[in-house]
Amino acid sequence: MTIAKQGQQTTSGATQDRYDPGEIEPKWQQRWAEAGIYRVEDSVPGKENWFALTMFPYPSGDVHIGHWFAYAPADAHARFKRMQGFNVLHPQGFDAFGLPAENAAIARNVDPREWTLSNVANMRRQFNRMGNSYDWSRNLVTCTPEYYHWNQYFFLKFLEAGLTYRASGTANWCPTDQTTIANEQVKDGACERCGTPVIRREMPQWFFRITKYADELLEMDDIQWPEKIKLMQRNWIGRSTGVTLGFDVDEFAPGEKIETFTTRIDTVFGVTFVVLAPEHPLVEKLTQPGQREAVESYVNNARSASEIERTSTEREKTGVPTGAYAVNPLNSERVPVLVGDYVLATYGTGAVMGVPAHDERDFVFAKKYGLPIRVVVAPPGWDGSELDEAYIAPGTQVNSGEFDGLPSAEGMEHIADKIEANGWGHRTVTYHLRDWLISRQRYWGTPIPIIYCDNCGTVPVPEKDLPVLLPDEANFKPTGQSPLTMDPAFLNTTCPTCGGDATRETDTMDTFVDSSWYHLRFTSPGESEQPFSPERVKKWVPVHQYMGGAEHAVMHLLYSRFYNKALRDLGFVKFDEPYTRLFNQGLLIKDHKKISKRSNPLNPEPVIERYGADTLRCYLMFLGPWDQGGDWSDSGINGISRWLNRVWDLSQRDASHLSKAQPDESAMKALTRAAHSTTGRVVGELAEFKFNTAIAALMEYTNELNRLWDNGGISSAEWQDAVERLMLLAAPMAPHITEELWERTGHSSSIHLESLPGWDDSLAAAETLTIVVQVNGKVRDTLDLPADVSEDDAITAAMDSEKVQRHLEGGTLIKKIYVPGRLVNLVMRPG
RNA sequence: GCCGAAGUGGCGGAAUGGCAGACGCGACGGUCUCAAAAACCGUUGGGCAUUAACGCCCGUGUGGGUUCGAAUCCCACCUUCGGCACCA
Repeated sequence: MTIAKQGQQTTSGATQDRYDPGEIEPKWQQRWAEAGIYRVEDSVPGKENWFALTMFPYPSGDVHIGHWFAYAPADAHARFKRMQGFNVLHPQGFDAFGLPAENAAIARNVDPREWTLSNVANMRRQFNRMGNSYDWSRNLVTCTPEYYHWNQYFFLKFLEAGLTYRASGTANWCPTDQTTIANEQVKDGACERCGTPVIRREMPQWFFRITKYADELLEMDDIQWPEKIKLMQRNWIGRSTGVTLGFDVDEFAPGEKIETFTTRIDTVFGVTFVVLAPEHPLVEKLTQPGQREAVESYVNNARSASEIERTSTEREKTGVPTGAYAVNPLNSERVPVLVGDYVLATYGTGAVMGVPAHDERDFVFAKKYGLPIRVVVAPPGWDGSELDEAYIAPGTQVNSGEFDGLPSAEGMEHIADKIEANGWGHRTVTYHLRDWLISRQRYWGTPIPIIYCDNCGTVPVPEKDLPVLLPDEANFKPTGQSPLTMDPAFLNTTCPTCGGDATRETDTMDTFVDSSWYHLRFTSPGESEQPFSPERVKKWVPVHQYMGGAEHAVMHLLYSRFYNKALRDLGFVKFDEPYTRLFNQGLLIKDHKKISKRSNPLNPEPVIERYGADTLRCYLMFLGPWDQGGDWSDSGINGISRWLNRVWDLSQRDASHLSKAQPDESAMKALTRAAHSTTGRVVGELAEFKFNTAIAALMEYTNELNRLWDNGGISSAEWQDAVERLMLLAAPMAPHITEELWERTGHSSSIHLESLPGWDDSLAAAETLTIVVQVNGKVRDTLDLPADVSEDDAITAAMDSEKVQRHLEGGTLIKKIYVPGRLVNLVMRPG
């Protein structure tokens, strides 16, 4: 359906052309682009800078409704800040490296670069159709050498500083994507991208030493982020304090110790066994000849199990004895050493002291293998009987030698002191966070700038040779090896140190490397001698307002904070955090269900076709609070469409006759009140991202203006002011229609370069207040009283009310409560 | 299992200690029309009661509590969603 083009009768009797977004929206998009009204200077006298950043998209092909939901409200907020008088930088770019391009290349035999760049061009067009106020002159696309050059540069700077390193170990391998992935990219034991269960694989990989900043990353007092995200990051970093304690195994492996980590050193006298992770380096040495076969088969089994199986809490706790024994230094007891796959090689020391009485897992394990269970922290009122389950809570030390009788919290400290005094171990802090694995065995990413030489070893590519270009052509059929290995022209090179034959590193970088610093690049587009200009960065960063989804809580948002701290320590930036404020929008659904191309589609194209971009923008903002997501219904959008049509009609009425009529004082006051109170409400709500209630306030205002027009008695000047406010306040949400109306009502410059109207609270205040009168908390009457009514007068008026008196009969009045401007509550005792 | 958020009309939601349901959708009735759509006007939480009017009772997941007064604060539980999860 197209919108009718015929003239429309308005209540004022004037005929005007109909609101036709299909005509005005492309017109203004073009005019804005030509005039460059959103191009931003680094500084404008008298204006404060405001960096409004949205998480940049992956160029997947088309701008879908999820993009609209993320970017249109973000743009409205940026526009709001601009109209508040800030010099606003609102850029957009493309996170253009990554697997989909490569997979499309494999599936459809297209070039990943062409595929990506054509998607970029297409999405840029579609973003313009949204009417966003992007400064495209600062656009960046991460798959270009101008950008990834600096990924390589930072990689080398980090390497010099010891923040980049290569290590061999068990990595998470996604069998579908044919690459290793970082811990943060494993969700429920499966690849975050494709959902395939990950397996473990031993291979040398490059890491960024994010764990160096674990403690600093826990400090988040100075950033205004949702508590939820801070909590997720805290949990992910997972700091826990405890004690590393060595168990002597001299008898079986001379000179070796089993280092165990525990947060419950108060239970150390209850150790009845020690368990090693299957991957633990001492397993081989400690395994006794009679046990060799059983242990080897157990370890091989554990290795081949998937990460999901390995880490399932449902999994039965199994283990095999190594035949060796370890000595607990606290009581010199000899306890068996077992291998069990419920112990993770990657956490703590990869070995645990088994205290079945006070750890659920150890308890189950001990029961299964008939190992002794000794209570050393007595539950309150414990009678010495056997436990039915592990006792985890604090208690009193028993069977703990000199520590008997102490509360376990104290025991913990005293035992730790003794261990440290005797050199048996030391207090330790461990983290769940592990270093960021950045190597990817894929083609479409930033080449890692490293050369391997038989003579000189691992040699960084000299800075002057950067960027190491990603070759145009590659055979990227996934083979489990990096595609670049198949490209001899890329692979074979000469050593920059000795000039001899050498080969290049063929892995590429995780794409989260690209997004860790892109906000800095937006300040310095086109910079070719350095990644960004420190002077320009200083003007814009830390980002004032970052907006995006919560799914990046422990990926991008954590990596980016790490990058900032690393860059600060290398002298590139002066601040501690990249993003001062963060707002997370929720998830858009439709008819209570997840939107899905197949089963529950919601394509923006027909919606724009039928209603226009402004209506779509406003509807998405009207659905509900942005941070709680929204539930789309096809019929609901009609309400917004009707409202914008009313705004269209209202704003263009010929008000010239108004001045001829006799103005009515109360009508004029009502008009002023509506104008000023709406301005205050809308400005307050937009500041807090409450677009839904801001639009509701504007709808109420529109309805009120219609009533006041019909009732008459208002002056032409007052009306013009009231209508101008409507246009200005709606402009951030509905940029096209307001721009068109602004021009039609005689303005020659863009509404988007105007300031928001001011307001006066005293003009916004009502002259009379509606006071609720309650008897025993139940509403019995409402009274219209002067705004400055005294407490005594309000109570007297309340008591005089006939409706109230009816409820006062037959009881004793014991209390009178007055809440100024709100209510009177008369408290009665019956009888 | 642990941590977090949320439960309000037929629907999206508003109200964060003071008139529950703003604003909008939908529905119903009306105006206009040959008719329909659009547009506009009116009604719309449930129940009781009435010719009509004045009214009354119930109601924000469940149960308790604090308070003159609770959707809002506290305790317990239920449900849904999100995150983490053999973390020693």
